Amino acid sequence: MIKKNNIEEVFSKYGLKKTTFRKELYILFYNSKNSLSVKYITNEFSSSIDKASIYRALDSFERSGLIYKVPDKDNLLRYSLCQSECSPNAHSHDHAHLLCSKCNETFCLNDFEFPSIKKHKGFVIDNYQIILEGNCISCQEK
Amino acid sequence: MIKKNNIEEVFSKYGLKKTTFRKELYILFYNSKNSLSVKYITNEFSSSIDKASIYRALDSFERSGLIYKVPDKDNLLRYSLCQSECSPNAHSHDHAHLLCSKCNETFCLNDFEFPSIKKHKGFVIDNYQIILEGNCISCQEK
DNA sequence: TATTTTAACGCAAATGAGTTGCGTTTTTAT
DNA sequence: ATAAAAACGCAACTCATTTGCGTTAAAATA
Repeated sequence: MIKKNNIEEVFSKYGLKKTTFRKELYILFYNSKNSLSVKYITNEFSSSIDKASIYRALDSFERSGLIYKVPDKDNLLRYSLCQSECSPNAHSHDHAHLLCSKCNETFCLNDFEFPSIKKHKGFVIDNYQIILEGNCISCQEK
Repeated sequence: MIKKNNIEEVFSKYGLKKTTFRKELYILFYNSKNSLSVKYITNEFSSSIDKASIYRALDSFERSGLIYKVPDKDNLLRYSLCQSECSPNAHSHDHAHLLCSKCNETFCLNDFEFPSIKKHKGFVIDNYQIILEGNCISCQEK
């Protein structure tokens, strides 16, 4: 579990305002191995927080470089905590996401190895997101 | 350019109804190297086709295994033509997409090589979608 | 070929995620 | 302690996508 002074440190580093809700939101990301959808976040705060505040906090986290958008196929906003090396304009995430086609959950695969390519046929590549579609462990059992 | 009898053949194979509009929609996918957003498709048919029909056709193409959803970050529906080896429940797409962060366009990189892994830490992987974020050739010039 | 069945189409209305405006409250700067 | 700046809650709004339904076109059957 992350310590309170660590959160304050992170927020200072990223220039974020230290409100009760935003610190709790950060902890939610910190403690989660997966990417979080807005629906999940809303449930966690069980309507004690207005959705506008959630969207605004996520937007602010993203703009500061603390979290990043994860592409998905059900057209819903979904974010993951950035690695420590990320800055607002330069993200480097060398992990893949597994998208389970049964439960629609996303899982971070931090140890998934992938060749690091920065150029391809004239394209300049800043970072990549690898989405593995398949089935997670618990959905295989069904 | 695809021949008319080829389209009919494809539609028969996938069990699709051969309406004028749906055949034209297929040609649009066939002639495009990139994935297509609903906005692009709507523009191509310049309001001669109702949006409900476009959404329903795309849904039907997808369910039949003719096209597949491309994950994106702006939460808009986007599809690509499947390769011939795909079936409704088993997609195999060995190419990556480049998502240009300036123009938001998606490009298929058919010749992008990457390791083919079918299992990872208990996850069963059906297919990959690799999204390379960066800048396309024309946006680099700006 | 004519007729029946089935699914696509067009239109309008509904849904729902995400956004915005604004007055109030909390945090940060002075 | 006070002023300035930003977050919050609420309600209203936007806009992509979906749905209901009567009409039309395609496929199946006689």
